[in-house]
Amino acid sequence: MHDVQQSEECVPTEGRRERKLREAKAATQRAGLELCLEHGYGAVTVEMIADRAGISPRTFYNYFSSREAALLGDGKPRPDEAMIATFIERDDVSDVEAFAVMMAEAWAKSEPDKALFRLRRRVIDSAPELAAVNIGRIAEDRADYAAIVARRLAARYPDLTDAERELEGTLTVAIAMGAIQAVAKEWMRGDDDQTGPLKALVHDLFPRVRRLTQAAPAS
Amino acid sequence: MHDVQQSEECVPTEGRRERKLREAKAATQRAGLELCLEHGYGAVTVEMIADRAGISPRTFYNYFSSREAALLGDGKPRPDEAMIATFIERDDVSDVEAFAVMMAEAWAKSEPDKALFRLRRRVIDSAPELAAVNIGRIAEDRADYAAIVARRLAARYPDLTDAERELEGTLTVAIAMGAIQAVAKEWMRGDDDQTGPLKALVHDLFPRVRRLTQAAPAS
DNA sequence: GTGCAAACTTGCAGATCGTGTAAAAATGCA
DNA sequence: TGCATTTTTACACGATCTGCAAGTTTGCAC
Repeated sequence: MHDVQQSEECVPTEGRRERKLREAKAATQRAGLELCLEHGYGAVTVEMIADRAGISPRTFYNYFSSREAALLGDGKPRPDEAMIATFIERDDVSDVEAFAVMMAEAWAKSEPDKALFRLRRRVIDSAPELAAVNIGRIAEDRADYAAIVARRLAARYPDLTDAERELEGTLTVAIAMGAIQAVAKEWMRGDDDQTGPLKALVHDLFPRVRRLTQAAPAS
Repeated sequence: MHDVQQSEECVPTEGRRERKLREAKAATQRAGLELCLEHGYGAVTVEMIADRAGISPRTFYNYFSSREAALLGDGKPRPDEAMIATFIERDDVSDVEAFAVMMAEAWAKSEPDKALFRLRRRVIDSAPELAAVNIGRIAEDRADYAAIVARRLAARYPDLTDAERELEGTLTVAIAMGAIQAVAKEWMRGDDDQTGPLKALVHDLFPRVRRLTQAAPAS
C-alpha cells in the first residue's frame, strides 16, 4: 500500500509521469510569458500559448485555472510552520519587518525556477493590467497572513483585544506587502542568488518606513 | 453660446439628459449590487443586471467598461490640486498619515451616493474574488499616487535622490493604502457622515503603525 | 408643432474565456 | 502483449466584451 523502491533522491514521489507534467507546465508558462514580451499582454490568447507550447487549448485549462494563473503562477507563497515559528519568536526587528522578511523568503522558496521568475517579473512590469491582477491575487490570501501575524501579536502583546489583534494583523500584512512590492523591482536587478539580496533590501527599507510614519520630521 | 439660465444650483452643466444618464447608471449599479446580495457574486450575469435595470446588455457596456466596473464603480479617487497642495504643505503629521488622510477624503468625495457606497462595501465583504479585483483596480493608480507623494518628499527632503524619492513615494502609498483598507470595514459601521469618522479612524491608527514598525518593542 | 442633427439605445455577429463531457491516445504495469 | 488508469483532445455550451449598423430619443431652431 505504501511507497517502496525510493532509492533515488530525497524528493519522495516523482516518476516519469510527474516530471513530464511539470515540464509541460513550465514550458507552457514560458511560452505564455515570451508571447507577452513579443506581442504585449493584451494580444496574447490562450490559443496562441497552447499552440507554442504544443498542447491543445483544453489541456491548457487542465494545467492552469485561468490565463492569468499560467502567467503569474498558480501557487502562492505560503510559509511553512518552521518559518512561522521563527517569525513569531524573533525579537531583533519590528513586527512588520519580521513578517516582511518571512514573506520574502517564502516567496523566493515558492518559485524554484529563477529564470521563469525573472521572465515573469519583466512581463508584469510591462503590463499594468497584469500587475493589477497579480496584486489582487496576492491580496486574496491577506486574511490568512493576518491570522499568522495575529499569533505573533497575541504572544507579544497579551493585552490586545481580539478586534485590535485582527486590525493590527491586517495592518501589518498591508505594510509588509507594500514594502516588498516597493523593492521588488530593485530586487530583480540582482544577478545572483535572490534570497539574500531581498532580505537585505527589505531590511534597508525599514529606517525609511520609520521616518515616513514619524510625525513632523522636518522643520 | 455660453450657459444662461443657471439660477438653480452650483453645478454648472447638468441638463435633463445628463441627469437621466447619471440616474440610469446609478440604477444599474444598484441593480447589480442587490443581485449580488441575493444570489452571490458568482451567480450574477450581465444579462440579469441589465434586465433588472431595464436596459439592454449592450447598453450596460456603454455605461461600464466591465461587469466589475459596474459593481465597484468606474471612477477612482483622484485628489484635486487644492487637496494636493494641502497635503504637500502640512507638517503636523507624518508623510504617510498626511497622504492617508488626503486619500480618505478624496475617496469619500468621489462617491457622493453614500447608500450605494455602503451597499458596495457589503457586497465586497461578502465576495472575496470581488475584493481581490477591487484591490487590483485601486493598485492600477499607485504610480500616479506615488508621483504626488514624491512632490511632497521633494519639498521636505531635498537631499533625496530621484531613485530614493520614487522608492519612498511607492512605499508611502503602499503603507497608506494598507492602512485605509485596514479600517475600511470599521469605517462603514458608522451611521452618520463618513468623512469625519474616517479621518479620525486613520489618525487613531497611526500610533499602532509606529509601534508595529519599531524594532523590538517588547522585552 | 415640425423637422433636423446629434446623442443614445439596441440587436446582431464575432472573438475570447472557461467548463462539462465523452471519445481517443498515451502510459504504467502485469 | 494486453489491460486498466490517466491524460489529452475535440466538441458543445454559456458568459464576457467589442464593433457595427441599424433604430430610437432628445435638444433645439424655426
